[in-house]
Amino acid sequence: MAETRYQRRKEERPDEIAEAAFDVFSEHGYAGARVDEVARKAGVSKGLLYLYFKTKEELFKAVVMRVISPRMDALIERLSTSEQSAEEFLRGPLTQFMQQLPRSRARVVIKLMISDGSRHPDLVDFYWESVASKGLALISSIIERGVSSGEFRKTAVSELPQLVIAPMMVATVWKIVFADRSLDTDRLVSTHIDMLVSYLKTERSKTR
Amino acid sequence: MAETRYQRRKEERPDEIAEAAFDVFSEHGYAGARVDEVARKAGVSKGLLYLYFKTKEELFKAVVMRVISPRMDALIERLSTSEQSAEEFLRGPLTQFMQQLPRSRARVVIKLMISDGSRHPDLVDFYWESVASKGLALISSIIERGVSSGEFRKTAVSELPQLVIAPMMVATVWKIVFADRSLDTDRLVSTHIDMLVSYLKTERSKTR
Amino acid sequence: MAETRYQRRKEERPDEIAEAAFDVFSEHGYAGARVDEVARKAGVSKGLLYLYFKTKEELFKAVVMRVISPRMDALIERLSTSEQSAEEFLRGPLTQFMQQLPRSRARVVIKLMISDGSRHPDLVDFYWESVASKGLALISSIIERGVSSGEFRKTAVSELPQLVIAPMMVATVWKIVFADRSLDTDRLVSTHIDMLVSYLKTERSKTR
Amino acid sequence: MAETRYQRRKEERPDEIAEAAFDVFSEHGYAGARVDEVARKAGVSKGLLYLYFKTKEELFKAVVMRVISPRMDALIERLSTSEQSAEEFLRGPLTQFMQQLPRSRARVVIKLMISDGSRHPDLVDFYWESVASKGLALISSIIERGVSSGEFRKTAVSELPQLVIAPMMVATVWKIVFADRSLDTDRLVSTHIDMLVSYLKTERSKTR
DNA sequence: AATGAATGAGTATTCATTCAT
DNA sequence: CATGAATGAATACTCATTCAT
Repeated sequence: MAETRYQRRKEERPDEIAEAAFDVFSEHGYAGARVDEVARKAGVSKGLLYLYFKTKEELFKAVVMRVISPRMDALIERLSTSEQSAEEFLRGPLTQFMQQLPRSRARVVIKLMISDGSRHPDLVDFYWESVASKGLALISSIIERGVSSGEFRKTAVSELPQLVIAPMMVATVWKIVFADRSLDTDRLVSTHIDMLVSYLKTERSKTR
Repeated sequence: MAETRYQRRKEERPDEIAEAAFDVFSEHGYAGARVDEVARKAGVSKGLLYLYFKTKEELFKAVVMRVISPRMDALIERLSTSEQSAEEFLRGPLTQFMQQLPRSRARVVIKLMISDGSRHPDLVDFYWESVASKGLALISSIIERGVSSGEFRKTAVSELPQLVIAPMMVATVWKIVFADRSLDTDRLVSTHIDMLVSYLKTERSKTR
Repeated sequence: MAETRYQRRKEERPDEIAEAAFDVFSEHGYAGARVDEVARKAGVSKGLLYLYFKTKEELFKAVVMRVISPRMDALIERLSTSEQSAEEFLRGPLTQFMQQLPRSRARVVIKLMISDGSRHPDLVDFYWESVASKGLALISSIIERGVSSGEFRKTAVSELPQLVIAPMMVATVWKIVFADRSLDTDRLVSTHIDMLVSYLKTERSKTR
Repeated sequence: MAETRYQRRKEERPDEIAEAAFDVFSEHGYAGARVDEVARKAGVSKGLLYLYFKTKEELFKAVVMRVISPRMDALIERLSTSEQSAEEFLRGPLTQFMQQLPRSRARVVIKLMISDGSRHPDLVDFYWESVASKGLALISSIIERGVSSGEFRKTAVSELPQLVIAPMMVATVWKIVFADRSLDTDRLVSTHIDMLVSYLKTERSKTR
């Protein structure tokens, strides 16, 4: 039919292929993914795939970066310009972000970092620089802001932003491993934040 | 002559092979691991490996189960029979357990569950039944015990034991992905437990 | 505007493509050459290339014949109509021809005959008929002419014109294989002709 | 049957494979040869071939070197220790060597050097060092010996040993390209040597 | 029990050729 | 005419698994 071959623009091809690759890598990891399956899912021939991505490796990197890139800068931009109090920030935008992440495509990136990061160190570096370090720094700065303004007391949390995102991590891993076993991840996150804020605002320190 | 060693090895062979396989699967995941490398690392021929493990799949399962099996039952046994108060339990044995896990072999099991669980659902089931569900149930029961005894107030944490182990998860994933980037995982865990206990003991609830 | 160039090119396109193909086949041989590279070097699209040459095979043949065709007929024409003595012919035009051949495009044809002739027997036939047999016949006839006129004595050389062109062959192969290792191919040819003439003119036969 | 799989020793496998590869490379050149065909001709699976030769490239090199290596050293040894006069050497052992080469396996090496040398420069270097330079040096030294002993006069041939082997080259190329067209290559060689000796012994120099 | 040579189905990648535009 | 996106058969290479010894 006239609907086939040339109907889709070449500009869209890389996206379509990357999209299919995202699914396949997501399901099988790097080593387990087959380029054939990517091509089939994208509805293109293997030859065309290789026209846009020179190797499976390059395809993998493109796929991961495609998910990472736009996401974090936008988010950090949005979050850091907020005028809210630290508590409002934690309870509002950060909670929302952490609640949606386990359901988002970013979940797949986390899975791929865990499963294939060791053999793609440059991807890990990229992830660290553009996502992890920035995100953690943002959280630290929010906590610090709360401390400066007298909203929060001084705790080890300032230096351990990983503590803030912990429930998101559990929720994400849970979704990856136990997808079918139910867990109210939203409540997990909000309860954690509740606990955290409570901890940060408590008068008498109980840190050992 | 070498008979003693030879005799001894005969019985230890499966262990040695599984040990080597553990390393290899740990490094490359299921799909990326090569049976050749396992045999080489174990110092046996491929033929012998296949005498003990009929397929790569079976080897994989054996390896994972070998790490899972003894670990959890013993732990749960030990923990559940303790006579401590809930807080003592959380601050003592549980903290220690969570602190050492990211450094232990169990870290590898977590990595493999994340990376290859989806294609080995029976392994996930096994992991769920023998480790995850039991561990989470234990934590819930400890919290509940604290609530019953008046040590803790009633919170959502009772139903969200994942909240308790969250820092362990973050620490584990961190070690897997960012091995070389430093993080004081012990402090992460202890601070979290501190926060948790503080939350559980607070008079005025702030749960939404 | 660019019309003139465009118009001109239209007629020259096959030539330009064949020219590019000559370079590529020359460098990589038939099997190793890529049509893509030919098109790129010719500055045309692959589609256009296939408009003029239906297959890679056909392109190859066209390229080889293009070099063969005009060359030999002209040469033989020129040589055979000469009024020179046999010795003058050997020392003059033939020496010049043999000296320049290893540097000329014909060298490439020889290379291609050697490397790919076996899979293009019709090309070999064509080469034989239009170049090799004619050239050798010409040389034989010159020698014969010298014998008839009493200039030369009767030797096996008359029936072995390959003996006359031997230094050209060595020089050509040398250039192909040992391009960077120096060899005075001109002197090689002239010394050989000197030796040949001396042999043909000697009174007392020393042939065994 | 019992005659299959394990009947041939593993020590013979590389030889058998290289033998088959020799035929295939000989016929198709490097780029045109298919590893599958080599394996099929050798009567082994592709997997086994790759057990002995890591890449097609390595197989190619092994094949070429296998033909080159033993041949030349032995020959040069034999030739250089001879007690013959220079003329006897040229008319005897050298003539025989040059006569048999176009029929021997060395012919294939020459073909491969011409067709694929440019993309395997290390092979060319190896060929140069272990065959070409040694062989030419040997010939030069024989001529020189004749000159020193007063057997030959001083000519340019001393510095152009390529002149001596020229008929062998023509014969070899002829066999490669025009296999089916008859040429008395033995007579070609002997006539050339006759001419050469005659030239070297002539009183009055006719060199330009 | 133990070996490792051998297999062959599978996988990434290439490249001559086509064809919608 | 002209393009170059698209195809798919071919090709180098890998790896889980087998089996003669």
